[in-house]
Amino acid sequence: MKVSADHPVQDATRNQLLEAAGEVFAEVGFRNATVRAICQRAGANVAAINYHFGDKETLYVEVLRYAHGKALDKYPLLLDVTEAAAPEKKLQAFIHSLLLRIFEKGSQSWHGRLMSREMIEPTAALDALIEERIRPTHSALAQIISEILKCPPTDARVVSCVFSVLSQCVFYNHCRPAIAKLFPNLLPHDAASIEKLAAQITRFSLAAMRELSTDKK
Amino acid sequence: MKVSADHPVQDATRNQLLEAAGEVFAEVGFRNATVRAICQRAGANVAAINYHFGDKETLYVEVLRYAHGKALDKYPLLLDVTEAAAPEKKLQAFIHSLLLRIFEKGSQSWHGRLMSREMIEPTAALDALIEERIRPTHSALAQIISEILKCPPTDARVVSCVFSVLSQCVFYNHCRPAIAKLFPNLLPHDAASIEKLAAQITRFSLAAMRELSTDKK
DNA sequence: TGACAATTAAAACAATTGTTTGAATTATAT
DNA sequence: ATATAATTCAAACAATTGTTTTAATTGTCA
Repeated sequence: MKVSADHPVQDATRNQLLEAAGEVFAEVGFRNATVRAICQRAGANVAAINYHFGDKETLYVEVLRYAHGKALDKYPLLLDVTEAAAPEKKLQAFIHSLLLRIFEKGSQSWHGRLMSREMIEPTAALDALIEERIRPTHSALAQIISEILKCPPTDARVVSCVFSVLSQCVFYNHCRPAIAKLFPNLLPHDAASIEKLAAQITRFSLAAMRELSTDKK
Repeated sequence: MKVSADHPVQDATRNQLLEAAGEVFAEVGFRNATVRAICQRAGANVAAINYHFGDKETLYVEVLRYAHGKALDKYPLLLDVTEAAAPEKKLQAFIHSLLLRIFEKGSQSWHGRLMSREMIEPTAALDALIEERIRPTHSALAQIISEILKCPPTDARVVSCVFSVLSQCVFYNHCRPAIAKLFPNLLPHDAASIEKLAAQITRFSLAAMRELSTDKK
């Protein structure tokens, strides 16, 4: 037997299982995904999951970790923007990066769907995910918005605006099937239209925040 | 055998099955829900589902219809507002109603979760749901916003703003577990805080639209 | 009441599930 | 090259699934 401790970088079937499981879990969810479907897509034997991960559930949490890491590697929180940039530029970069992660095609397209599933039907893996990934994301955005609103990051209005900005982005992650059916040609389909959508959301949010920061305490 | 056609109003076990199935489906999803769990909660025999609905899947689409009907009966699209009211008032009423449906407690609290599940993992029932429920909702909001922006409901900016408003609301439906973990005491807990949240979202959105309609295309 | 349909009940069925087993194969190191 | 460990494989296992069956029960109308 093999303890599931540290592995050398190369472990072909293990990685293939992670990739295949990511796709299948994203497509049909944890419970609906059969180990046979995963193993077949990975070109492995039915017993491979139990051998490499112990059981189906720990495979799932490993998949979440794996997807999380790859997505942030590819698209960091702020793309193409320096720390000294104006907060409005940072906001646009933040929104653009988030949308890029959401609309990512190819091998990592299942990352977003895994996240939404975890939101609706939390498993034990959600707690770690929130602390490792979601809270830092949230804090980064809160920092940007507090600069725009010119008030401390803990101010209630900052939290409220953070939610407003985030929600407009993740909307396209959680409701994509419905949007596709409602307005078939409205979903962005290439880099240009993603950037355009990012500009739209940024403009909407900045307009709102400008008003909120002037009119009041 | 009994054809599943029109039923008189009273059909005790059938209704109990609908209620029980609504809870169970919302809690664990379609596939994870076992007919045995549903029947037990309904106080019925294991064969009851097949007898009254034919199979588990048509029970599911009946549950969606049932939940849809009850939610809209309780909270119509626009609460406490007349057709002649100012569009800004209508917007607030629309947002408030939507949030009330989302945060509804008690026997219908599973309605929202059923919806989010359909979004992420669409079944055959989604098509009907979109045409019967989502598209009318969307059109009503588009009408309101076109009055605010003073441009036709088909304008691209209207659709964009509709999404921005909707997303801020359904965010609390789709991400509730994450929000609860991130900021434990931020989710609205009573009628007053729901109304406050509605006011927040309305103010944010109106501020954005005011700017957009002035500087404009 | 008594015949007939509608409904409920208990049991069994067939299919699929995650997991385990034990042998066969491959890789690794002495 | 050979012994030892790691990995793969086919087969089987035990549990759970939705569904069906057949009999018992209940309700309804003559």
